[in-house]
Amino acid sequence: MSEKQLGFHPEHNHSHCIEHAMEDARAMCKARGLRFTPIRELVLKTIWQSHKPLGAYELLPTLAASGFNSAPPTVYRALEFLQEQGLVHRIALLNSFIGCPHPEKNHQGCFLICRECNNAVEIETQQIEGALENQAKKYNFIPEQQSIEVLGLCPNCQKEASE
Amino acid sequence: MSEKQLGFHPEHNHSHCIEHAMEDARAMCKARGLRFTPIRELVLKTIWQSHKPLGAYELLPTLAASGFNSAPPTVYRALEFLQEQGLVHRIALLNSFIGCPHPEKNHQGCFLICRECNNAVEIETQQIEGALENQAKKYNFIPEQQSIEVLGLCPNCQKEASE
DNA sequence: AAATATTCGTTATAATATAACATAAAAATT
DNA sequence: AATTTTTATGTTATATTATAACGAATATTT
Repeated sequence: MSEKQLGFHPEHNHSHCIEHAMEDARAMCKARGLRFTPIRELVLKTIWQSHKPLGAYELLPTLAASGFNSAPPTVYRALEFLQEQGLVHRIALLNSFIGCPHPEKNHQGCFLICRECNNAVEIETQQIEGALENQAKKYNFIPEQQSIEVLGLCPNCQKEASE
Repeated sequence: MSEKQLGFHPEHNHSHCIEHAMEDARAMCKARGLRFTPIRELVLKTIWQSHKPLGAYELLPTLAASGFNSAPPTVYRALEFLQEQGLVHRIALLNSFIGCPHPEKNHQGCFLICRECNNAVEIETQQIEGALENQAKKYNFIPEQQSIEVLGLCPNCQKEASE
């Protein structure tokens, strides 16, 4: 992914994101001997329709439209699978889910989320992780799972706010 | 607060924490011309009974026992007030609330939370905030609210796990 | 004391998530 | 290929977390 595509860029060709994500997912599941079932695929694809985190219940209509059972457990099971494989992250602040742009490296995301347009960007965490590890060490704490989420205003919505 | 008391210290004299927190809260409300009503006081005191985050619904029995109305809106209203004043933080990963040990400085917490004993410690964020600000700047993002939570094993539960 | 603003009581319901068990489909074993 | 086992899905019910809406009560201001 080029530097140009990082961040909040409404003009990017989003079909590339979707295709890339689906290809990644297919490859990863195959490599791990896991089943990328139609439901899992559809849920992931639906999540990737945008860079805005989606709630579990927002996914149900899509499942229904494709003739699948559309009760909550169905979508939560798919989400659980996708999370375990690192294909989606859960945004705790919003009770919602977003596709991971680089699922191959095992990690947990760190997000900038716009309160206006809802777009979320997963950012680099090297510095942040480093700082967190320092703190954890100081307290003799063994980190296992982390959630780092920042709400605020993205560049596009800053412009609109000042117009 | 002495260095000794920072972190996961089951042997600390917790009544000091409670007294200190309640005193702080009273003083802050007075200074700001806000009402530290019996319900707000009781909710804060209940939260401070331990260093484990408490869910909203876990607070209801205490309210009931003291003769207050114990419907959800009552406790959520108190929590909203306490959050706005910085007296408690919400832990998004656990849908729960914890007392803030230094409410005077305006900030949002950063927490180490033990998955075994549930104790949570609010840690220093200077380094972490710095790293986050760097990233935000890089993306032209204006941060407004953040949630940094780390789940893992505290020193005490590490010992128990290895016994 | 009256007017105003704030807090609280109360009922109802929205939004998010999981338990439990039956069925079906796929994969592994024989 | 048939059987067993595992994995995934369908289905119903319900748990958990949170808020809307409105009236009554209490505190504060005028």
